[in-house]
Amino acid sequence: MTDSREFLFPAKMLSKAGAGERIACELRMRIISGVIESGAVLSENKLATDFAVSRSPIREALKVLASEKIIRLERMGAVVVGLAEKEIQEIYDVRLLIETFVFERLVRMDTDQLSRELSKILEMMKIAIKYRDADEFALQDVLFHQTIIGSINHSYILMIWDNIKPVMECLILLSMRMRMRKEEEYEDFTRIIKNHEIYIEAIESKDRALMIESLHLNFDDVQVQEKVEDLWRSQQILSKGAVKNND
Amino acid sequence: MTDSREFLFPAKMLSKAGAGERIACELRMRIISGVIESGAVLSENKLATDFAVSRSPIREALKVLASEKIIRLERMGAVVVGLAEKEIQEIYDVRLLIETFVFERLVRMDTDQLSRELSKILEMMKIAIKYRDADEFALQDVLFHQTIIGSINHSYILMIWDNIKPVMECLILLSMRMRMRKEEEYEDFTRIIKNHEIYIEAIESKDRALMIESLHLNFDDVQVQEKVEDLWRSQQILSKGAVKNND
DNA sequence: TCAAGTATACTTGTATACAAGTATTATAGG
DNA sequence: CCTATAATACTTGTATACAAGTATACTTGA
Repeated sequence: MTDSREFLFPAKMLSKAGAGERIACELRMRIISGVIESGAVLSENKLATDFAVSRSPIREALKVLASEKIIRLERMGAVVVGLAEKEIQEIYDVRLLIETFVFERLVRMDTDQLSRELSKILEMMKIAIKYRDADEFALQDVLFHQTIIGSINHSYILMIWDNIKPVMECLILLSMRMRMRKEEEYEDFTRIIKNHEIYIEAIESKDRALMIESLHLNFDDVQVQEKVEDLWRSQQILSKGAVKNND
Repeated sequence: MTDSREFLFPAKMLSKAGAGERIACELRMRIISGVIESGAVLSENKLATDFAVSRSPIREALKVLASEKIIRLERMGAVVVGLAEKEIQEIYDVRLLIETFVFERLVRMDTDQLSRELSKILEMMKIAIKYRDADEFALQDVLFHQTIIGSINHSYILMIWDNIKPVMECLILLSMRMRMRKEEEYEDFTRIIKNHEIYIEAIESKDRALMIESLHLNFDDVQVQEKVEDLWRSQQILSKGAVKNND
């Protein structure tokens, strides 16, 4: 069994989280990164002993992961579904869907406050790049989109975001960690920053066409494809000592 | 305290459900119907004694309801949010969003199997009307849309549906129960059937324009407004002996 | 009468215990 | 050697127990 003492999920983001949430985040990372392979069967008891907690927080975590569709709760054990290319594309479908919806609302709103907030986050992202802090960069990237989505005060759009956010977070986290390692992909980050700047500009000018363009800059097949590749490479690296099943 | 022995949620739909799910469904009905008023604070211990179960299934139920945004989990107690007109409109926003998305996929698929399934469900709905079985009608109505959404095999669109489905179910359940009581609203049901027939026709002919039309027939402001009114009347009736708070 | 501090009763989060059910394995019989 | 049955070990779901923290209310002092 992989040593439970080394965690993939950044600890700093779990400061005031309970055991259940903590374990959900860690399991999510392990599943999405491929450390826990698709098809594996997780047992509450085994996880409880591995994480050195009782079954209560484990059950909580499994419920969360099941609602995110990355595991499937069955009679005996939770089977890992994981993220293949299909699932990643599907998540981006949903993201595109809701951000388009949000845009339509935004054009009828006062977006001054929002664009200021977004600019602040963008500055943070630049700093994160400067100091090669992949985790911080990913965190701010997620926050950027969450800020946009949250700005229209739509509880059920926010509900959708709540459901895909954790998975997005993991994806971006892993992707950024991979890219930060390599010097030659530095331009990737400047491109991402550029895309986000266009995004803000679109919101400020309420230019629907520009909005669509910036959306597609962010979600293009290319980019998704890159994410998939990043993920694959990440899995290659991490799964050196991966668990096939419950040993 | 309202007697816990009389349940709002149809028992037949909970045949193989655990205590947690059962309680979630019942609480959801009570909240949406207004028996439990918005702003009320629910305590795990109190609910546990009221439902005569332990806190484990209660906790499970509350987590579910929180993910549906009809309650808000806070430090001390779960505060009831409920559904005002705004929230109902928002749920329909989401439903419109995903069904539109599904349609775009459907036009590129073989929909023979699907349209046969839908026809079957429609027949069931007619029978339900004939025998004035509001619960059965509501159940089939929900199943109708779930069948469409599920047909494109998109896990994350299905995830969204999973989240709004229970609330939709309650809304339709309450709305139909109200309408079944009154003879003069009988034409409502024939109109709903008609709408669903158009829906099927649109899918069969893959006529995008007709799809949109049938969508709007189902989700028109009028209809939503009626739903809200139904809900309001339902609340008026049910809340005769409603709980204001924890007594 | 009012303020401050303490005591109490209630809250959630986690751990443990128990019961009912299911897959697996081993054993007995053909 | 293969099949059927029974025993076993593991699974989840629920109940209970305990610990840490928070709001309320009361008491004590001025």
